[in-house]
Amino acid sequence: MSANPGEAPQARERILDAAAEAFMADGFVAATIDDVARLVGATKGLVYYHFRSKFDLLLAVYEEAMRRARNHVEPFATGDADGFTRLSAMAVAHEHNLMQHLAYHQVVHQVVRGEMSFSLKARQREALIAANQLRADHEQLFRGVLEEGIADGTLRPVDSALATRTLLSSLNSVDTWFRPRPGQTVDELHELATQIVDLLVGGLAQR
Amino acid sequence: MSANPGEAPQARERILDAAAEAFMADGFVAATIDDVARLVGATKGLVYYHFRSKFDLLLAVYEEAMRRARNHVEPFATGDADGFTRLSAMAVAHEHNLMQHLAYHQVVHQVVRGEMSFSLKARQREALIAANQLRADHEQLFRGVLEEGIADGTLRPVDSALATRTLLSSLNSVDTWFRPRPGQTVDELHELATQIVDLLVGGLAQR
DNA sequence: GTCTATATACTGATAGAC
DNA sequence: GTCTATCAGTATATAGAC
Repeated sequence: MSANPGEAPQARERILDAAAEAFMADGFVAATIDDVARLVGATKGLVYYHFRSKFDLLLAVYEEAMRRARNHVEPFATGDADGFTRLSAMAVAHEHNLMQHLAYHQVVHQVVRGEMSFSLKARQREALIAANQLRADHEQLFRGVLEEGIADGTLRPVDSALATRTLLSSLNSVDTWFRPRPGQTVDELHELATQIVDLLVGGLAQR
Repeated sequence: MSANPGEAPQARERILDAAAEAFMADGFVAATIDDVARLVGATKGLVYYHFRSKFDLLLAVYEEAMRRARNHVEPFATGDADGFTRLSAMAVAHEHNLMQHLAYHQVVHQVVRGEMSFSLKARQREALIAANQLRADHEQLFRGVLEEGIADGTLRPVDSALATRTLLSSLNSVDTWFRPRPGQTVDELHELATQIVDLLVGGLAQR
């Protein structure tokens, strides 16, 4: 997707990463454009050259986060495996991606929780609605597989709307307590994601 | 606990409720003291007469929320029932309480996620640490029963620390999507809480 | 107890130099 | 493209009237 593979990240990407970090650390409202610029190693002028407003910056982070989430999860949604197996694989992929891009997903979480509801201009409101559609599509992907699992008998006959929302919000809630440790390998993250998905899909109760 | 049962709520309580609502609606940082005062039907002066600062107001909401959570859940932690049964009852009580005092718990969530990390005075930092201890105690209450359930064989032999954190953050994450409907009865809330706990404790997988 | 100023400080956004 | 002012708006907190 990047136009310059292997080269140093361009200004826009570096600003995006800095914004995600700043918004995670202090929250979108409290974080300042000066904070973002300082993390980039530049000044406000650069940020406002690449993004029209603080809100545009938030949306760009949000969209990048959802694009990554979709790309990680989608490949596991289809195939010959049963519903339980595919749903579990999707959940692990979702969780693993969340852990690897924690700052981006913390920002998504803030947008979803609506903790930045100041007055929006028409253009911004439209963009927000479009971005929220990405999240709705993501949820629909999970719900479809969950219902296939109920149909093929590998999942319990639960309320699929409630179960999907509970599963996804539970998976996302790890951003409350998970913080990457220095030197933590990709395999270790995958193992942790697998344990969490096992708890959420397989439950706590003895069978 | 109130010094005037049956009487009209005193100023302090009304300010606390208003603050919880304002902080939920706009987030702690974006919400203004003027917003809180407007919800009370008064002006800033009243708020600052009862609370030294905006942060003190936040802490008071947080402490009240945790006090209620403990009072709701604690009675179900002990007794003759097996670990699975007691843990489920605690989880339902926790969830039910959260739904009934959604604004207060959204504020707790904001504090836990640390989205208000501006410079704190020594007195405020101490108070925050003390308040966080209330949350740690609450988690410990769950973890103890969860381990008893593993010991008596009614729960799977999972990592109790991870399972407790996953369970509680999952229970708390309903504040992302749950909004009370007008006219929704206490029984309906209890039924919804029971369904969610069944999904989280009993899992999705067919047995 | 409650309200009306007001001081003080900070931040998003813009204009213009280089 | 990037930086240096700088403006305009807003919010916390206080002082003092009633």
